[in-house]
Order: sequence, then C-alpha cells, then structure tokens
Amino acid sequence: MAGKAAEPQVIWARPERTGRGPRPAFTRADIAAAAVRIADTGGLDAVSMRHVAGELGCGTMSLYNYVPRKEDLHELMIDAVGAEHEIREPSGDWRADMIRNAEETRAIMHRHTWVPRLMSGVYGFSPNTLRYLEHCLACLEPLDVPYSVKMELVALLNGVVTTYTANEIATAERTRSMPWSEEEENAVRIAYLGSQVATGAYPRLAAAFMEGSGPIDLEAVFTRALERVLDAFDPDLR
Amino acid sequence: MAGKAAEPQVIWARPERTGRGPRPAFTRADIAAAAVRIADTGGLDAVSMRHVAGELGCGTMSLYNYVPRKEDLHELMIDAVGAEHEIREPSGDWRADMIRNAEETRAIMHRHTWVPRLMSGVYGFSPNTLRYLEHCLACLEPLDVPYSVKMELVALLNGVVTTYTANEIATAERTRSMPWSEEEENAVRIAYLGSQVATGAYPRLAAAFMEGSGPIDLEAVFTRALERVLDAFDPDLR
DNA sequence: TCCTAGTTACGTACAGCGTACGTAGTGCGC
DNA sequence: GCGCACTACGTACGCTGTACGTAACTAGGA
Repeated sequence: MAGKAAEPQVIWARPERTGRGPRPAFTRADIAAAAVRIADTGGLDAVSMRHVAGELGCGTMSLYNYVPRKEDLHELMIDAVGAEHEIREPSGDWRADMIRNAEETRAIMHRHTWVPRLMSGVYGFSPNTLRYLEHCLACLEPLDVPYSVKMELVALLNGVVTTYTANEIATAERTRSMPWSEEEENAVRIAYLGSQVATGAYPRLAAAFMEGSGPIDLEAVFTRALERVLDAFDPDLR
Repeated sequence: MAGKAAEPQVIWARPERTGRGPRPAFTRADIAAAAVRIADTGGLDAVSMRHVAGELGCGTMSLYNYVPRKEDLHELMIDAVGAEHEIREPSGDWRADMIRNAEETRAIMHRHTWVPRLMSGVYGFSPNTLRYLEHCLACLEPLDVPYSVKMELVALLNGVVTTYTANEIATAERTRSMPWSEEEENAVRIAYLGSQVATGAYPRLAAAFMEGSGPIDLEAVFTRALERVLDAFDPDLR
C-alpha cells in the first residue's frame, strides 16, 4: 500500500502538462480528434493505439505518455463529442429546452454512432460532461423541485435517449453491414419472428404485430418517449 | 449475389441440429452455460473462444461448429440469463407486476454484471427475450391502451432499468477493481469534482452537491424512476 | 446395403491487439 | 550548469478472433 499506489487514475485529474521535459507534440484535443476521426470512418473497433498513433504521426508507445490506458482514450473521445453540444441561453420553457437537449444528444449519437457503446463504462465527469450537466440544470431553473429531483430527471432522460438511440443505430448498422440487402434481412427476420409467433406460444405478441403493420416513425416514437418522461416530472400535470 | 449469400446469420434461425454427420457433443445450452460461468467469475473480457472451449473440454475451433461468430456467443449468453426471469401469473395490478419485472431484471443484472454491456449490440429476438416480452404484455392486459403503446412502455422501462443498473454496476466495479480503497477513490473523485466546482464555472452543480450530502439510496432512486415512468403511462393519473 | 455428401472435431497459422520494459534524447527548475 | 523528470519509440510477449485444411463419422439416397 506504500509508494505510488494513490496516483490519480482519472485522466481528468492528471495535469496535461507538468512543465518538465520536452514540449509534448500533441494536446489531448489533438489525440481525441484523431480517435474520433478514426471511429467515425472505421468504427470503434478501428480505434487501436497503433491506429491512433499512426493518424497522429507518432510511434505507438508515445501515445502512452498522454493516455495511460486505452480506457482513457475512450474518455477523451466522449469528452470530445460532448463539446458538440451547443450551449445556448435557456428559454424559460424547461420542457422545450430539455427536449432540445435530448434531440441534440440524439443527433450527436447519430453523427458518432460509437458513442452509445462507449457510454457504459466511462467515468462521466469529463469537463464537457460537467458543462452539459450544468447547462441542463440551468434549463431546469424554472422547475420548482429540489436539485436531487432535477438530477434524477437528467439521468432518466439521458438514459432514455441513450437506449433509444442505441437501438436505432444498432438496427441501422446491422442492415448496413450485411452483405445482403435490407429487404433480405427483414425477410429473414420476419420469417423467423413469424415462425416463432406462429407456434402459438406468443399470442399477445402476435396480436401486437397484427395491430401495428407498416413502417414505424422512429423520430415520433423517440419524441413521444421524451414527452412521457417529462410528463412524469411536470408538477402542473400531477 | 448468387450462391450461399442468403444464409441466415441470426443464430436463432439456424437449426441446432441438422441430422447429418456425427452427434454434436454439446447443446447450445451447454455452451451458453459455460460462457455465463466464465463471465460471472472472470468478467466479460475472460469470455474468449479458447476459454469457453477449454471450459467445455473441446478444441477451440470446434466451438465454431455451434457458434459461427463470437457475437452469436454473446447472443446465447443473453438468452441464457433471460431464462432466469420467473414468469408467474399476472396479478391484475399491471403497475405492481411491471415493477416486479423491472426489479427482477435489475437483480439478474446484478447477478451477471456483464449483461448491460452486452445489451447494446445484441439482436433482441432470442427465445427467452420473446418469452419475457410476451409475459410483459400479459401483465399489461388490464391497461387499456393499444399494443403499440404497451410496447413503448416496455421499451422505455427496460431502457431505464438497463441504464440505471449499468451505472450502479459501473461505479461498484470501479471501486472494487481499484488497488486503493473506496474511501481513497471517493477522496480523489471529490477532490477533482470539488476542484472543478470551486472554479465557479458550475454554480448550479455546486449548489446541487451542497444540497445533497450524505450517501444516496440507490434502490430508492431506482424505484422512484420506475414509478415516474409508469405514471407517464397511467390513464388514471392524466 | 453401400456410397457419399454434409458435419463434427481440431491443429496450425496469421494478423492484429494492449501494453510492459528498456533506452535514448530533451529541456525546465534548482 | 547540473540533474531529473519528461518525451519518444522500438522490441517483445501473451492474448485475441478466426480462415483454412484435414481426418473421422454418420444419416439419407441409390
């Protein structure tokens, strides 16, 4: 337990520059941007230490001077896309503002489809995360409830946004990455689902599929979910 | 586009036994159980094809006869833990039943802490998933809304359960896996957070932390979130 | 009944991964 | 100006998923 055991392992607690030694060739922002670029074009699996180092034009192991573990690189990436949140003055209508925030988060995730996969397992206290959280609290100023409830609202809303968008992305990627077309994929899926439902083991599921034929509007489903969550926190509706 | 391009890539659409050739040594259930056992004791990263094959007592490449890709192994794992859902007769009180389902899902995830990480990126139509979905619809029978709304309720609730529990697990694992104690970890965290908040850049965040000192009851937070979501769907409350 | 095609079993091999370690060079603080 | 903390990076190790080839086996069609 003696020695250097208590070093900060949160990358945000580690100073970017200590003053001693040669000037670092890159900033954290450079590294994060390179990793984001790679993930955007080649997917999250393409983000390897070697790859990122190559993109930056340095040796693989040099990266470890900036990023002690790969997990920290992921943290940098999440923080980098968090900067894409456009923080604007709250309008006074907390519902509208929070919906705007949620829609923006969804847009960011669709722009960077690897974000949901990274969300679970990341520390969650990066500078831009704090900035966004502060902004949400600012938007919720008109809502007259204790801060603890506001925090719960933000957490719940973010959770819903993440899972919904993750689902959207997952189905989209699946059809894209397949060598066969979306129609074929759907055909296989429907055939399997139909075969299962046809066994009679899932009567209500069968009824649900009978009821809702035709394509579903994902955007509408998403906003409806948001509205419901906000309803649950709206004192004027209780 | 000719040839065998249109093979089903969903493992559930592929028959477990085709009739030709030697009798397979294992069932899918055997393989899933072995993988779950490994993940429970050694974490999700310990689930490699070699490891699972070793646990089963067969050669690594033999596994590929049963499981075409590792992703499919994950699918088997999710389905296996889905079997732990105890399906009991609906009580007639849909709120109580759904809360019970959610609590049970949370318990399963705490028992198998790798589940949330696998949830995003899995197909979602495994036999036990369908079984659980059917059960949820049965519980929601007393609720007089179209099936589409019921589906949205289930999706929303599952999303909330997953994100909340994932957060609980993430923080728990972080403190456990660290060489330093939870107090030290918290000290580092508080120190960093405090240093950030002290800059004055996050006044509302600071206020929130001032307000809510003391340990938070995760269980209570969780059930409160569930209640809120259910409120949003309860016709009697609108 | 026998043949053969489809399956199982599994060893080998390859490209890629995260990262521990050692060494060489650099520049700030004392 | 000395020394030390830092940067840079090549090498190496153990691990990963899985493509491919080969040998044994068995059920269906002739």
